[in-house]
Formats: sequence, structure tokens, C-alpha cells
Amino acid sequence: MIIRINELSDVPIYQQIRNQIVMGISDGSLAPGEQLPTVRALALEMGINTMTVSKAYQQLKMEGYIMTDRKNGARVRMEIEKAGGISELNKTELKRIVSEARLSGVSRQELLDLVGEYYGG
Amino acid sequence: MIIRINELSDVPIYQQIRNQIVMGISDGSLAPGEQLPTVRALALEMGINTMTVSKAYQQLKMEGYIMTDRKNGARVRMEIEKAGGISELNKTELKRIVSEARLSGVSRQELLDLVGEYYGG
Amino acid sequence: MIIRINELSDVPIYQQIRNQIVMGISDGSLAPGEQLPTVRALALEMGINTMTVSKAYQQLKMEGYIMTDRKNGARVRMEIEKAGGISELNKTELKRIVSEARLSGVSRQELLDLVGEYYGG
Amino acid sequence: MIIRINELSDVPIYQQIRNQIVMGISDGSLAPGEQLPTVRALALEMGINTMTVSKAYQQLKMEGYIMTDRKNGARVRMEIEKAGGISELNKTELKRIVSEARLSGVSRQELLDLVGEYYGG
DNA sequence: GTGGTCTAGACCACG
DNA sequence: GTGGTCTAGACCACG
Repeated sequence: MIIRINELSDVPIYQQIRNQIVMGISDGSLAPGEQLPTVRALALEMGINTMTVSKAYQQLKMEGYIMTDRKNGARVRMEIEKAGGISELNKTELKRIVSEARLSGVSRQELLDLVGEYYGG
Repeated sequence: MIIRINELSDVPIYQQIRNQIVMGISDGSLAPGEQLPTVRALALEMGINTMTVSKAYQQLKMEGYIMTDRKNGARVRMEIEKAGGISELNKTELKRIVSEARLSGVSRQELLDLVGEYYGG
Repeated sequence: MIIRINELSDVPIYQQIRNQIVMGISDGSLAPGEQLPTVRALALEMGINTMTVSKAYQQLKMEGYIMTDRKNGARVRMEIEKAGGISELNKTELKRIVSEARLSGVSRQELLDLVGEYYGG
Repeated sequence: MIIRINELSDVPIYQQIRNQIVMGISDGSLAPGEQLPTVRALALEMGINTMTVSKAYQQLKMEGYIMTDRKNGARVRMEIEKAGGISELNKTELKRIVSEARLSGVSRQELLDLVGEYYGG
């Protein structure tokens, strides 16, 4: 599991970390129960401040994706609670992306194929 | 074409305006060549700063969605240049949304149906 | 609305701020739509760092109690979404407090009276 | 008397143990004079460090809930001294919980019923 | 002027 | 050794 920061992006670093870990959990590159790098290790590896990594972990914890304890560090939760739907914010964002894709000349089928590919097997 | 600002969202107001106009163009509620309200009128109607509306229009112009001239104000472009694909930023964002939806328990079919619905007829 | 920090408490400062604002909203000393002090003003007044206040506000925002925007600062939300029940964490904590009160010789009626008083008119 | 650790909770393990023993004493599942498992046994059974259990026992002893002697290990005290009231810390915490419950839409009666249920017969 | 982000550096309790 | 908290100080985009 390699985390890459896009320095040109407007997305804050801690959010990028959070997003990549969520994607890692979703696509299976981070297994349930798997240990995440420690806050310090990840900060050192990425050349950023520990506070920034900590912020990412705290958000992941609050969202129910990971758990932390002082003995074992951070681990992917065994059972992630399913919210049961797409959040309103994500729906709005999805709608925007679909609109832009459509105006860019992306066909319905191309878009569905891409989403299917991202969803995975 | 009514523009609604979500006060709870972290997305800046000028971006929300820009996004809703793009979505309006995509779903046909804003026709090619159609005139947009003046910066001043829209700002007044929404109770926001003219700078904010202006920023949205400038971005839309830069992206090729609208054109402005001194006589007629801002209008939707007749022919929007098709970029031919989804931008890298939107791909990253789409991947994130798909991952979160998947972890929330949304099935592949539900997601594809939603995307299809947003894409429209 | 005066916020007082208990320096002896184990509860982190940002949590104490968050708790007192929630209690203020609940008992009406903070009205819906009312403006909160700016992050800087509150930090200065309390003699603490802006980051600490910011953390409190961000948690309140995430929990749906307040909203922030760059023009108006932070304000109490007009309509706070009702979760519809007591959280599991609060239930556990409530159970603990009731147990300790009982062992301290507090009668059922005394406890109910106190809870009723806190609940307010 | 089974002690369960909530891994998701921010409450330290030693505190969780302490809390559950207090609740056990309060609801009668631990009788006055009843023997507690040894530090070693409980630590082994729960798969945690003996230091952690020891810390919980020390606090319970200091608070007057249990007594220890070298021969018999730890036992629930026969007569727990009644403090005669709710501690300031617990009052603050209770107020917070009541406020949050109220804002979550929990009615006065529902809350009183819950407290009554926790208080027991 | 506002909240949001980030750093460098420190200290703390838990285990 | 771990995550969590806090400070002092800086810079940024939004409006």
C-alpha cells in the first residue's frame, strides 16, 4: 500500500491520505484487521508532519474505517458499518462528474464501463 | 434555471455556482446560446457578492462552457469543445466515490443505475 | 455564553469547548442561527491556541451542531438534525454514572429529579 | 461477571475494566465480599497486560469499592462508603449527556425511563 | 477578516 | 513505542 500525494491538488494532504486509505480498503489492498503504518512512520516516509497524518487517521476512525489503540497503532476495522447508501455530498459530486463527462463527449457506455471497472470484481 | 447554494457544503460558493451551471448545460435546462443572468443580477438574486458570481463566470469562460461579450453579457456556447475524456482529477474523485459507495453496501447495479440516471436520456 | 475550562480535568480543552457549546445550544443560551465568537477571538479570550478552538468548531460542524463559512464565521445551525436516540457511547457512560450515583447513596428519586432539572422546561 | 472491552472506545482499557466492575457491584452481579479474579487470571483471560488490570484494581481500591489482602486477593468491600452525592465530574458529564439526548430528540420521559431502568429495582 | 491547513517541536497517558 | 493534545507561528483561499 503506497500513498502518493499530489502536491498540485487543491485537496488537503490529510484528505488525500484519508481517500487513498479508503480506496485501499475498498479494493482489497488493505485487508480487514491489517495494520496501518504508524503515524510517525508514515509522516517520515512521506516527508510531512505527524499532525497531518494524525488528522487523516482521526477522520478515518470517526468514519468507522479504522480503529486505533495505543498498543497496536492503527488497524483496518474488521467489520465496517455499512451506511447503506451514498451520502448526499457524494451524490452531488457524482452528478457533477457525470455532467462534465457527458459534455466532454464521454458516452453513456464508456462511463458505465469505467464505473464498473472502479467498482471491481 | 434556479441556483441553490448549500450552506453546509465545504465547496466554495463560486464553485457551487459554476457546478450548477455546468449541470444545467448538461441536462438541457440551459440551452446552447441561452443568455445567463448578468453578474449583478445573479448576485442580487442570491444575496451574495458580485465578486463571487464573477469568479464563477470567469471559470466557466476559461473552461469553454460560456462566452461573454460586452453587448450581450454571458451566453452558453453554441458548441462546447469536447475534451474527449474524463479529466484526471475527476477520475480520482470518481474512484473515491465508487470506493465509498461500495464500502457503504451499495451494489454494483444500484451504482450503475444511479450513474445512468444522472447521465440522462 | 461564557466558556470555562477546567484545567484539572482529563477532558481535552477542545472537547470541553465543544461540550459547553452543545450544552449552551441545548439550554437555549445559544439560539439557532446565533453567531459564535471567531476562532481567533475565542482563542485570545481563553488564552489558548487557535488550533485548539478550530478543532472544537470542526467537531461541532461535523456533528451538525454548527455551520461555518468564511464570511460569517461560525453560527449555530437553524435546524439541528435529530439523531433520534442516545448514542451507544453515551448509553454506556450514562449507565456508569447511574451505577456510581446509586452506590454513593443517591436515591432513585433524587437522580430522576436531577436529570429532569438538567433536561429543563 | 464477564468483562467486555470495547475496542472502538476511547476510554482506556483499565478504565473500562474499572467501570464494569463498579457497574457489576451496583447491579448485584458482584456481591459484597465476593472475590475478584486475580490480576494475572483476568489479564490472561482478557488477553491484555497485567499492568492494565492492576491499574484498574488499584483505582477501585483507592475509591473504596474493593479491598485487597495478600492471602485472599481482591474482594468487593462489605460496606461501600456512601459519598452521599454525585461527584462534580459526573454531574458535568451527566449534564452533557442530557443535553445531547435532548438535542437528539429524546423526550424527557424517554430519558427518565432509561435512567430509571439503569438504576434498577 | 474569516476559517482551514500545515509545520516543527514538545509533552502526555496508555500499555 | 504508540496515538493524542497543544503551542507558536505561518500561509492560503474565500468573500
